[in-house]
Amino acid sequence: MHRPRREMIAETRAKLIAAARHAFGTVGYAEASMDDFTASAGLTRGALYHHFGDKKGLLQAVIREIDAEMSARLKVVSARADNLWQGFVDECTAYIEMALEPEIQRIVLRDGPAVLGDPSQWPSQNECIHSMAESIRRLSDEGTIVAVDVEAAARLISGASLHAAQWIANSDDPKATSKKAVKAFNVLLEGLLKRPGGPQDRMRALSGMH
Amino acid sequence: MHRPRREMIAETRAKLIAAARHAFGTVGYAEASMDDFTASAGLTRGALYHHFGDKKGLLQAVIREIDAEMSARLKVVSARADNLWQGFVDECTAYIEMALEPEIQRIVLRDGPAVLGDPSQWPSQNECIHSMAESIRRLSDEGTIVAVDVEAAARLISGASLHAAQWIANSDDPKATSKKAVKAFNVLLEGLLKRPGGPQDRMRALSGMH
DNA sequence: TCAATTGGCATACGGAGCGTATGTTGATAG
DNA sequence: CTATCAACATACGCTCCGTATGCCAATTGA
Repeated sequence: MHRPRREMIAETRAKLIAAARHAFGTVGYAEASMDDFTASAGLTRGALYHHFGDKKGLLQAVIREIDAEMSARLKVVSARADNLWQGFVDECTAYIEMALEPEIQRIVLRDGPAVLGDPSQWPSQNECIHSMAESIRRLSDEGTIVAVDVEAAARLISGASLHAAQWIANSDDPKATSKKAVKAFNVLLEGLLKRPGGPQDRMRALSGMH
Repeated sequence: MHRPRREMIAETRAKLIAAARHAFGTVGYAEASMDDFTASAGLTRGALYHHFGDKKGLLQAVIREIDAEMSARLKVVSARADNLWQGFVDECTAYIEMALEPEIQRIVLRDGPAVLGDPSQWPSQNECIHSMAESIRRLSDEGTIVAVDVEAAARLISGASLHAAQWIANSDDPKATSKKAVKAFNVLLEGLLKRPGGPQDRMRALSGMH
């Protein structure tokens, strides 16, 4: 026994993050008692404050971990597709499906923003957005889609995806709701595709917005 | 003096809602002390518990009030446009602009979902969505846009709008960010418009999503 | 090898906030 | 006119959080 010090410390941090992640994901951030979930990890609040400063710091660490997993999953999905557009579509699909998971929905999509502020300011969340933005950039370079600010497009699409996912997850008939959402999402995404017949100098949809 | 009883009661409720709305909108729900903001209204927590049950109940009432205002504003905006499409565009614009207001952003978009759960389940929020869905339905009847589930489209668009608004509000250069967001939003909305040349039997964007 | 020191974590204490139980007052009904 | 009940205020106990303090083990330097 008597493993190296560094390992014990890392294990303590990992246990705290795991316990907090479980508590936050089930009962929610506000209802999660620090005394309770530190005890469930065989520790006390002393360890928590030492490593993470406070409850919000621990939430940050939890979200960082989840977001890293999400980002990795997105990268895998988009990389294994045959072509860029299909990879992008798969990425969107994966994004929606991840947002359906209760743990992600509660911690990242609901409690996170309330406690840590707007997600667009998180370094972690930006990683996910960046992954989608990169896909869009490649599509743009390839000439498949129209010229558009990649970050803006990525944020709009992720916003639509996340709301769609929450709607689906909480609907009475998730299966049917999913079908409707995907179909409508489909229609919107078509706006990105270049028109086959020529330049799109048609009526600009939101020309009225200053 | 000695105004009717009902009026006094209604005034008490209104004062509590107003005080809570201010507190929630500035320091946030979690940091708002019930003792503090009830006192600022010249009352105590006794009145709060009597009228609203608990802190969450009061938040519900606050959100209901804000949402009613939002819904009314949307109705006005869409009604005064020359045509349906322009009215819809104006409605989207108004939606984004409302989401830029700090009070709405904090109470309705961040704290609300964390405390009360997914907004798609709120009777109030559904009012706003319903307003947008109604506009889309009329556009669909009119033949301006493609056939699409109106609620799904409304939710996707509102999701994109809200995220865009949060991104804009928290960006370093809101003016520039707004331009980029609106332009991308524009592109996506074009997916809704019927193609002038014929039926849209082209590649379906998300055919890969089950 | 043996202090000395430092970091990792637990314990103890004080304060704040929330929910409930109870009290008080004033208006309305009969 | 009185009895009742609604509309609030007060009081109490509990839980939870943050900080200050204490202890122990592991590392460091000679």
